[in-house]
Amino acid sequence: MSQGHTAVPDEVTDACTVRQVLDRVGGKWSIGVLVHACRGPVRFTELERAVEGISRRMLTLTLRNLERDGLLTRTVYPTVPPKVEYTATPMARELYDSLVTLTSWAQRHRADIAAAREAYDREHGRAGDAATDTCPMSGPDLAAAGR
Amino acid sequence: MSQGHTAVPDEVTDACTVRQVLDRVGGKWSIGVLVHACRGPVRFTELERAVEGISRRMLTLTLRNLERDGLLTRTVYPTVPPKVEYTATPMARELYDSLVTLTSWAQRHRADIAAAREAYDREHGRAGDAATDTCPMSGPDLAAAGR
DNA sequence: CAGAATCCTCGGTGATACTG
DNA sequence: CAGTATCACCGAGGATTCTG
Repeated sequence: MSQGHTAVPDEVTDACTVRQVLDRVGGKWSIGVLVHACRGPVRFTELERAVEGISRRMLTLTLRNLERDGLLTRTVYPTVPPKVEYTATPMARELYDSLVTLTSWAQRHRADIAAAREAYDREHGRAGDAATDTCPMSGPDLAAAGR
Repeated sequence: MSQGHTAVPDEVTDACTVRQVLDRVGGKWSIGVLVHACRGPVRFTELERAVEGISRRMLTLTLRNLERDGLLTRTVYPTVPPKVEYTATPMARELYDSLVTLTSWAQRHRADIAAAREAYDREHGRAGDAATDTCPMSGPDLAAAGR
C-alpha cells in the first residue's frame, strides 16, 4: 500500500519492518531493561541489579538506544547525589504488549521446539552445545556463571 | 502460574520467553529466510538470490538453525544434480504471523520513532550515524553498500 | 549515584576456495 | 547444485578506572 511502484511483494515489506523492530529491541539487554522500565520509573543502579548479568557499560548503551528511539524517558533530578529515573513511554508499553504476544506462541510450541532440537541432535549427532535457553530462573545463579 | 515457589514476577518470565524467541529469529538473516520459506518450498540458490546480501555460509548456518528449531523442513531429492527444498513448518507460519503483528506497531509509530530520533539528535548534538533503517527497498542497492 | 572513557577479547560474519 | 572448510576481520560486548 505504501508504494505501488516497486515489484517488492508485501512479504518482503513485512520482513523488513520486523527486522527494524528486531534491530531495536533485539539487543541482548533491551528486553530486560524495557520490562523493568514498564513497571514504573526505575533508577540506574536499580536496573543494574535487576537485569542480572548486565555491565555498567551495556546498561548505559542500552538506555541510550531506548531513549533515542523514544521508548524511554530520562528524568534527571538535580539533587545530590544525582538521581535519574527512566520511564517507559506509552509507545514502549504498546511495543511490549505486542512482544508479549510472542510468548503465547513460545508457550504453545515450547515442547515442539525441544522435540525438534532433540530429534535433530539425535539424527545429526549432537552438534555440540545443548543450548538450553539462557534464562535466569530455574538456574542457580546467572551472575556467578558469568565469571 | 508455572511455578509459584520463586520470587520471580511474571514480567521477568515474559521477558525471558521473548528473549528466547528473539534469540532464534533475531539473527540477521532468519526473518528474511523465514519469509521466503513461508511462501512455499524454496531451494538453496533461490534463497541465496532472494535474500539480498547473504553469503553462502550465513545462508547455510541460518538454514541449519531454523531446521534445528523445527521451523524449516529440509527435503533432499536424490537427483543429479542434487536438489534440496526448504519448507516452513506450520509452527513457523504461526510464528511468522505473530511476528507480523509487530509490523502494526511499527507502522503506527514509525513517525514517532523518527521524531524521537531527530529530537534526541538535536538535543544531544548528533550522536554520529543517521541509522536510517537498514532495509533494501527505497534504497538503491544493499549488496553494493555492504562493501 | 550515574555515567564517560579506555582497553581488550571473542564470536559472529564475510570472502574465498574446495567437494560430492 | 548444495553445500563444507578455512582464514581474516570487525565490532558488540565485558572489565576496569575516572569524574561531576
